[in-house]
Amino acid sequence: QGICNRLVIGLLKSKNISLACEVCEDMFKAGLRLDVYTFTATINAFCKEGKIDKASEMFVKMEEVGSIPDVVTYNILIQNLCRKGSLDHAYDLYKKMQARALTPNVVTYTTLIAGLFKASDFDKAKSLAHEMYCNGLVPCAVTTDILITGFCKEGKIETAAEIFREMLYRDLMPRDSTCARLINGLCKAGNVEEALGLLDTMIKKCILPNIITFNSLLNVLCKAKKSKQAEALFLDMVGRGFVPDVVTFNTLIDGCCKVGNISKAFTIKEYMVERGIHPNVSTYNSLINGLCKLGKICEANALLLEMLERNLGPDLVTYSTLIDGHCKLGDINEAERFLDEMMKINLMPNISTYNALIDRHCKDGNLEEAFKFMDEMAGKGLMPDIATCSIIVHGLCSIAQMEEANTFLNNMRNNGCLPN
RNA sequence: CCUGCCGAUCUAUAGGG
Repeated sequence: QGICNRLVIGLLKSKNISLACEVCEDMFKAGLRLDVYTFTATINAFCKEGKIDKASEMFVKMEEVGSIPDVVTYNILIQNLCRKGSLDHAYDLYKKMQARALTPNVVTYTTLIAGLFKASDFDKAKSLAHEMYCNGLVPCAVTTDILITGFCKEGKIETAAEIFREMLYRDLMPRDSTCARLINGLCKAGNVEEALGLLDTMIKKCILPNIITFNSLLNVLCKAKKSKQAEALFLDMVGRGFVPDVVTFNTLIDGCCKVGNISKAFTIKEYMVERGIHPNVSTYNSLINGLCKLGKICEANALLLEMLERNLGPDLVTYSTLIDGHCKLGDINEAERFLDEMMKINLMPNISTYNALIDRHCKDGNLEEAFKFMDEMAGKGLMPDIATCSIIVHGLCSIAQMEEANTFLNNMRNNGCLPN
């Protein structure tokens, strides 16, 4: 009996569901009993397969033969309901298990909290977390990861940070990836000071930051044009023994490019190669962008060739960058030549690519050509976005076609593109 | 012995004082 039970679980683990079922049948026939673990594992397998009726059949059978479902069994049923979005039913089960004197554990709460996030019921997720504390349970790394990354994704960075502080206060160890996401959230929200403060806190609490954390911070410092601080952080990070990766260098290079410091960008490019880290497509894209914005087309083209020599295929961003570069320099012909070229190698332009072209035509007062591109986009199923709208409105206004601008705006509004 | 979350960080497009 013991061996058969183990066998069924083994078969389920190797996804051999039908064979596992056969063994179960044979066991029933031979009068052997499945234990709670085996019943539970079988129910889980059926749930994961989407065979809910089979799962409930098993659950009924389990009760019939007097095998008492435990917390894990309920957790599985609750998860299945959460997956289907039936959160009310999941919550009912959570109540029902307690009526049967089964105490929900950390997994029960974590499952429900994850389900609530998926259903966008953030307040209930938070209050359930609180309920969990009140019941004397300590959230684990998974629980806090769900809460913190969930709130970050929603843009509720302050709530996420609050949960994080509470966690540290309770001496719980978050995952380094949880910290990385929170720090990135703070960075993206422009809260650099708090992000840097969090880094200090992590280090003090002996939570090792990872390279992604540093990259996020470097990025926000570069974007804020605080190159001195970025450099200091980079040196600090290297001094602590963290190894910069390709994203680290790309971030620094892009920062230089954005302020027009191309020579420094190239110095960093050489330095990364010396350290054995090879530039990738993003590296080249940043450099090409920097060169284009300075009007250095020949050098940009040279980099494009260098990419090809190194077997780095130019991508959508590379072409969009070049197209925009030529547009900004007023060379619509060259821009359109790149548009043809990208399509020849099966790279499909996206909304950003078209916006650059439409903007050029608008600034040339050539609204007719601009609208032609709008049609071309539509033919490809690309919807104009908020940028497209402001480009066109700006274009129409600058040639004093106020009525047309108004009409256009209304049309866009009716198509679901709200002006900002 | 059966159950829960996660691959997050870098590159291209518009508008105002």
